[in-house]
Amino acid sequence: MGVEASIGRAPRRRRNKVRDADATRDEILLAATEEFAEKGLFGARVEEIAARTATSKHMIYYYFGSKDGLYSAVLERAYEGFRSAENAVDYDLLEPVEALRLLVGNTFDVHLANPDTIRILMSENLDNARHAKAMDHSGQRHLVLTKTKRILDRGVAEGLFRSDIDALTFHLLISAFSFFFVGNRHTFGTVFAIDMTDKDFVERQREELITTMLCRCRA
Amino acid sequence: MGVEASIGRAPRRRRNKVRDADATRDEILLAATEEFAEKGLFGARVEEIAARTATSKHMIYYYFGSKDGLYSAVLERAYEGFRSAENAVDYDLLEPVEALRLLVGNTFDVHLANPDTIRILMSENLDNARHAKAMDHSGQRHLVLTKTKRILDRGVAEGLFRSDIDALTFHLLISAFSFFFVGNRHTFGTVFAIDMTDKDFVERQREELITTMLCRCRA
DNA sequence: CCTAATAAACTGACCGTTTGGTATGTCAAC
DNA sequence: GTTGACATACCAAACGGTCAGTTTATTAGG
Repeated sequence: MGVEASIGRAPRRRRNKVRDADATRDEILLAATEEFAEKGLFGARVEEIAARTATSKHMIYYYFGSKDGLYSAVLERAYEGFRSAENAVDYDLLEPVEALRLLVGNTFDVHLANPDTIRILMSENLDNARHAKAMDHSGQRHLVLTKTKRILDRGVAEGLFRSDIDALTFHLLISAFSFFFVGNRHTFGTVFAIDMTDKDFVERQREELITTMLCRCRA
Repeated sequence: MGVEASIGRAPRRRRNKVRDADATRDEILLAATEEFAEKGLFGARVEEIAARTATSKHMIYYYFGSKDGLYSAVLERAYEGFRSAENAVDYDLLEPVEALRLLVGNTFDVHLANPDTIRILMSENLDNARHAKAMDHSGQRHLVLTKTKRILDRGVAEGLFRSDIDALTFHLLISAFSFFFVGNRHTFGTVFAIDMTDKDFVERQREELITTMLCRCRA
């Protein structure tokens, strides 16, 4: 029992070891993320999720109501993590070409670093984005497009970029490549007999994406 | 019972209405393709597949042994259809730039026209390409890369293209975009509040992909 | 400071249904 | 009459979900 007597309301972040609702919730959410990422919504078993935790299956229903409820929570968290990673960088201080390089590279890196999220999004697409449709995406939508647009606009203003590509199209292109590179590594790697996780190969394709997007944007 | 007495072995394509093994197999395969495309390997129910046919669940096990066996057959057929559609065009008679345009556009079109195959491949990736790994892809691998390489080489020889992009990289870029455009239409469309199936939008993005790849390749 | 009441956190056994898969037997074609 | 094509009825296991009850933390009253 350490020093934890905080004055006022909401004594957040108690760490009582046992009977810690937040910790239990988090533990379930983490285990569920792994399981859903591995097997998708339909392949995942709530019994297996429970087995990955120190608690029991009943706690899942206690906190999340249903398998779908748990999945929604996992999906929301996955989106959130992706969001913040994508938006963590500030490009305003860089010259347009450098900013573009960084934007593309960072987008690729975030995808590469979050294969679990990619797999959950694949599962979500197989399910026609049933859960994602119930979420609010207006914040993310606005932020990433604004950041992209600002770079493109600055490039155009300085006579460095062509003006015939908009932020959404740009974002679609780099997201598509990055997503596919991680999400389809197994089938693509199998068909073309290559190791899509090979460090050198990844680095080359990362550079390739940057090169391609620069070619596309440059005046 | 029409004229069907063929001489020699393999009297292919008999249409006996009842007790037609080939027709039953095909019917099951078709129903299974739909079901697997809709719900993925894990979401699909063999009972539901049987219900989509005029025959019974038992016939699935009679012909395909197991759910996995059926899925493998569906996957193989999906790959085959994709393959032949991708390789149907002959680019040798066109000038390099036109050939490239057609190659990219055709790749995009084939993806757009086969959302079922895309979804099955997504499911297959979620399952780490477990079934695809057991198949032989050497034919497809060689053909598509050869076709691409021939166009690129001709462009370089004529001084139209840069020489710093290889066929695999090129193929990866256009496959990624095309695949993502169809496979992730639900989540991407939801997040950015757009209809990814809108005819005009599709056409614009198709053109964009062609433009981008031309920018990348042009000298 | 102690105690009893209350609410929240938690447990493990249990339930009805669904699911992939099978056993048994019939029927048509050669 | 043998063989391949096909039905029907069925099963054991797995599955999402629930029930009835226990333990712990918090707090109000003494």
